[in-house]
Amino acid sequence: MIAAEKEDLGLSLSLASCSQIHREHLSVKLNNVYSVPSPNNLQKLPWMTDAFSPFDHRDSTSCQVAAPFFLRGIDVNRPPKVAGREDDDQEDEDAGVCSPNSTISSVTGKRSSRELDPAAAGSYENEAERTSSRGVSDEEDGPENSRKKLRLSKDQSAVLEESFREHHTLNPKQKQALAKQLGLRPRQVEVWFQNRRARTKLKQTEIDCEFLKRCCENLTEENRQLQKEVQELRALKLSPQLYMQMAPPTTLTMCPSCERVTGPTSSLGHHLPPKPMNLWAQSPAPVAHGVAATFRPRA
DNA sequence: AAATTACAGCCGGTTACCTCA
DNA sequence: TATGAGGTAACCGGCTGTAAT
Repeated sequence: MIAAEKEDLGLSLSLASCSQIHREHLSVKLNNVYSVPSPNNLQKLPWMTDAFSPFDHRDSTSCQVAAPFFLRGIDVNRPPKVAGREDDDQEDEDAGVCSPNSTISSVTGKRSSRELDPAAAGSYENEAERTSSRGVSDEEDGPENSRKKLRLSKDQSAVLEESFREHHTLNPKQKQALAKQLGLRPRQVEVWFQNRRARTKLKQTEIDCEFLKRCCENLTEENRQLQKEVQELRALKLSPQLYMQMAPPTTLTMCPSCERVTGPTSSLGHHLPPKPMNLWAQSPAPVAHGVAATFRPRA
């Protein structure tokens, strides 16, 4: 789905001026292989257990996947019982072991208008769920109907996480099946997936920021080195004797990653400009697919 | 074929509740 | 015990894609 693709791309910017190493990182990332430059310093949150794999988007879009283990015994292709809605409602209520909440959809707003249409939503939601604590006074509502916070059980979270690993989005049938299995309302499953995607994206943003920060630091260091080289070259130019003793013009190569005319490779993974003293003594590095440039000092 | 409308799903931002140090 | 911070379920409004008209 488009959303998932957007998420994949995220902040994976095209760092044209970055070194080859950086590009490889980005390339790896874009291939959805989770190879984070430095995730170690990132806080590990509960939901990040083993299930956290931001790049592990195994077809979050198609939903045409085999039913995962947790859906075994549940035919996700079977349409939900509509005739037995009342029963299902009761069933859901009863099954909601850790759902004392009966948190309810809002009466107002688009969401509610959607869910009020059982045909459209194919929803199990019962009448109580259509009553919102929002916009309803406490007098007529009572404190027990205020927005209660459901805490999902470990098992429920585990199943949801497993499902999320399989696909980051659910089709309606999968949502229904999962909800029924967990004793939750489809809306709750939907909300959980939305929040889960948001958390994943947030975490990915943090990782990307960290990566870009390091990239920036590397570039700063490289820039510093280059400035130093420029100064050295300028100083050399000011001493004519040394300048005239230099070897004849040679061919320099273009660094394929930074697209600069360069000499030997630096420790940073880049090609540093050749040292002044051996500028013409070194034979040029073979040109792979870069652009060769002839550099002839002015007399 | 193009424009309009309704609907469903998702996202970003926010709120409200819960847990824990 | 009180409290503040962090985590997260739930909500809202907006946007987008799709199907029907």
